[in-house]
Amino acid sequence: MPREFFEQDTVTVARKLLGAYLVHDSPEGKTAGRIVETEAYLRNDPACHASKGRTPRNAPMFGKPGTAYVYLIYGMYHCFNVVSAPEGIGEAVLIRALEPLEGLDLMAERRGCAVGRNLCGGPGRLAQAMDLTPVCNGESLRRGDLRLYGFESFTGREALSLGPVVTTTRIGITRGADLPLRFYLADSPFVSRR
DNA sequence: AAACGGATGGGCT
DNA sequence: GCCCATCCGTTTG
Repeated sequence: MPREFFEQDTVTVARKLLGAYLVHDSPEGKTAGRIVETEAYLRNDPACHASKGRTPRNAPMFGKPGTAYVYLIYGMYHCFNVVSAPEGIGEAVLIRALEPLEGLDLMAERRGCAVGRNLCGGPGRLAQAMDLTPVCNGESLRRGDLRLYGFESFTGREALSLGPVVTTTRIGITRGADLPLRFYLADSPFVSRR
């Protein structure tokens, strides 16, 4: 996806990432999935890691749009975000669920579970299945072995309708909990929670 | 089918 | 020292 895509306002990027493809070519093998659920984190949003200014942890959020921001959550899982909006703003989109498409056996092996619905349904799960670790933190998603593609470049076919998009409140937060900043494809069975 | 608590470690007050 | 943008196994209705 072009740099201008990620440079749009964060809510637009969060909505337009629905139906996009995330591909990781790792030494163990290739895994890929289609994004079906996202959340926007905005500056002036108390749930956003960057809302109180720049720190060593959130520094990638202030970098170029289209870079990865990966952080440790609850001491045991990682969450994967796409930096959005113009450089220096400090906003990002959390990827919350994928429809697994390629490398399902490798995903299941990394997850320690069977191939099924909980491979990539939830931010910690998809980070584990796709091997999205702090190694990716600060890396460009337009170069290298971890990339994002639109429908047309991934499939080589003309875009189809994704069906209705549901807008709801975000999951697992206390501050800013009433803001309508979570988006998912209503027709996808791979969404983490309805 | 939903509700609960434990695991686990870095960041920030 | 407390707070998490979570997941999983176990218990309860």
